Amino acid sequence: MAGTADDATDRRDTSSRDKILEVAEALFARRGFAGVGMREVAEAAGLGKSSLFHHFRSKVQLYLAVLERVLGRLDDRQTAVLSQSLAPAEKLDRWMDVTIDTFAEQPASARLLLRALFEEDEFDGTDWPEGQAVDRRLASVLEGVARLLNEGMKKGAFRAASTPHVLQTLIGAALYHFASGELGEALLGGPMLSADAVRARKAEMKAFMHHGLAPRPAQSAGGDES
Amino acid sequence: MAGTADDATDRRDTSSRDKILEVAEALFARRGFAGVGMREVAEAAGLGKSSLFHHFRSKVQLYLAVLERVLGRLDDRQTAVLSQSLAPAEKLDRWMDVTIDTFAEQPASARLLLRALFEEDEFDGTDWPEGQAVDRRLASVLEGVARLLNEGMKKGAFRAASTPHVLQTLIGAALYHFASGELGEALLGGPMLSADAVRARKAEMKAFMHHGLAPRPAQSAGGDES
DNA sequence: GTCTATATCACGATAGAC
DNA sequence: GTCTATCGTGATATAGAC
Repeated sequence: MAGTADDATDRRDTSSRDKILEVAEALFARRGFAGVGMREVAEAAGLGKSSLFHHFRSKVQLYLAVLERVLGRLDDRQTAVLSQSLAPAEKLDRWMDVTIDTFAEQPASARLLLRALFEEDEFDGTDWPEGQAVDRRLASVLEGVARLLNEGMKKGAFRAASTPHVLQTLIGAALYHFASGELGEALLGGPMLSADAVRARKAEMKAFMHHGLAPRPAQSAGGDES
Repeated sequence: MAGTADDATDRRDTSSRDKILEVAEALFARRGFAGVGMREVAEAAGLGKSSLFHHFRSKVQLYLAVLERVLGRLDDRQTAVLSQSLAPAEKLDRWMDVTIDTFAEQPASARLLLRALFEEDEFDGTDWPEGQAVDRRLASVLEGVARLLNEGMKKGAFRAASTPHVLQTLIGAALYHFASGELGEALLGGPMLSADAVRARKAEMKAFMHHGLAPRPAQSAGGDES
């Protein structure tokens, strides 16, 4: 696996809080905020329901803590790559490497993030104080890669494209793939998290991005039926 | 808007069933299966809760009916395009036109479909008989565009790529964009469903696909940090 | 077909013993 | 920090009058 080593080693003396976050991450990823009950989380973590409420005062607080942990892991690794001094195209490749590795190593994170991005939670705002940490992490992730794209376009390493649209495509291509689970594996005809499958996805996304962002005048597409 | 005219015209003599499906589609899209209550659907449709259960025997049945309607609308329009005799590249452009138009004209459909694809419902199988219609529609959508991609590669119109991976990228780029709602509009800095914004998304996706599928040998990407 | 009532159950959250 | 017991609410779903 990649650089960071603070992961799931020695799980034995893990605190209850970490265990809760671990199982809650998997459950929220699979069935969403409304689809998971605190009783279910408690049982999966090996506790009673009241003990769970001792660690997290409310379901929203637990959900936001899970989200912040997932976003934090991703943000830290991406920020490390983005702070290196590399040519934009090379840096974008590294960004895709580390992003895809994170999704592949933590299978729940892609689904959880995809939900968080399109599900318009009512608690990612100013209402819940814990939501601010989530908002900061999300902004850091998005602004980091947006800055890279803009820099690359200014330097002529990428064609002049719409940064938001490229971002949307990048998010969709990376996040959806690893969130697609069963259906994705049915399409691929095999596992999606094996070393080979992860390598294949990286190659595929890099090929698309290399060609799609190549610094040549974009060919004006055909007609428009609407 | 586009060709089909069976849309929301003369809503006055719409039956209760259609009204229910309409409001349920919007609600399920926004908050998912578990996040929506039958009482809420009934009230939004202007009925009592029991009247709703008269039209749909269970919540699962209602959800599957909504899904089938959304998938059916998409499948019908895509199939019409795919059955035309056009060159693969041109046909893929038309496929993207009609797909994006459908998502843009029915704003709930993208979110609903995205959920259906990655949420691994337990009722999309053999358990519920209504789920088979949903499965058929989904298979038709996926197989249709997969056939087009394979045909294009065989004819040399597209580079030899992994059809499943291209499919995943295509789904992610089209579906996520129109499902991204608030966040997407925040990134774009404006509305995402306006005629201009829809045109811009079509152009962006076509540019990426034209370049990403261009029939030249794919350049072998750089290193791999994992 | 639509309604009022009701049955049954699980939910989030709290109280308080240990 | 974990437990049992409980509160109040809202969930899906049904019964039966009109």
